[in-house]
Amino acid sequence: MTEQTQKTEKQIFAEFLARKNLRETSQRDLILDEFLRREQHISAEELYDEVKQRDRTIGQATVYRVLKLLCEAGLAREVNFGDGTMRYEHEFGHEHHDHLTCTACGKTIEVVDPAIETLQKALAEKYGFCLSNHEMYLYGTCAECQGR
Amino acid sequence: MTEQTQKTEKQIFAEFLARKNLRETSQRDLILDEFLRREQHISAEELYDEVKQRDRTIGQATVYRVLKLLCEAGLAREVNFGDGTMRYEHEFGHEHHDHLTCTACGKTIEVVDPAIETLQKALAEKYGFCLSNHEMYLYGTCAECQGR
DNA sequence: AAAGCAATTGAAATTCATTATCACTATCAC
DNA sequence: GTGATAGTGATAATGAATTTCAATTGCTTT
Repeated sequence: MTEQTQKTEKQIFAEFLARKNLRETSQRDLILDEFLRREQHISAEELYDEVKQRDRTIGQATVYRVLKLLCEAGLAREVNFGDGTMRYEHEFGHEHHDHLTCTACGKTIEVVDPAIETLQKALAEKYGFCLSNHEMYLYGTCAECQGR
Repeated sequence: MTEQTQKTEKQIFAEFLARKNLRETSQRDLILDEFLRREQHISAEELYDEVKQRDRTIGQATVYRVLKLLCEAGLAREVNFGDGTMRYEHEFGHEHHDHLTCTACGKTIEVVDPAIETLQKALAEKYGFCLSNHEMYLYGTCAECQGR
């Protein structure tokens, strides 16, 4: 199943590159592959460290460049937790979701509430806006950390 | 009324400084005063430019420092629109609110929906979290920009 | 008033994430 | 092959924010 998903994501990337008249290079393949292995939100720097272990010669500028391509291709999504570092998560095969973060331990879980989504759209329309997307970050204390 | 509000905010700041054994300086007063004049979200850099017109000798580090103090004092709030620059808005006398931004013209309006707030709290509790705060950014196209 | 002392400041240096530059290399169409 | 073009890594550059530090300011105690 993971194999299947990866294959599909790689196909999407290949098609994206072809459509844009860009080339499929070993670096791009490697970075995508490593990105797909991580299920967590990852920063460009962290991904660079991982990728470097497989190819010592890769440059971090390339990692930044490929992450931008992955976002364009609809495979990655930027997530901003406000700590000054942009993080990236899988977009393909993942429903839209928001984030619930524990301010004590840093644990983050993905959440969705269709009712909230509906209300957001209605709220925007109330002001004449046509809502295209949104970000919602919930911060609190998780069950474990409340115990302490 | 503005006078009244300003006086109160200045009092709050003075009390905050006293409580922390910090000093009320001309620079701090000036920066707070200039911050209060702006009703819009403002970046440290923009505020620095404004303040500089009234006191050429002020340093930008001081502006950053005072903005941080204002946040601690509950007078300012950080807002992150994800463009790499932190902005600040008035906190005191302003209800909690979220932001609805037009991606075409950049216009931002403040919105609140009590129903959404309630659902957010319920959503967090569903996962065992005790919600302390949240950020919600809605992006879309405003009425005027839809016309074009 | 003088002295002591901690808080404050501005300028400059520094950090950190990200982007741009540039010389060189790899790849594609012909 | 031969050019044109895309891609690369190293490095420099950027921009926001923070830290450093010597000098100054403002209180407190004499």
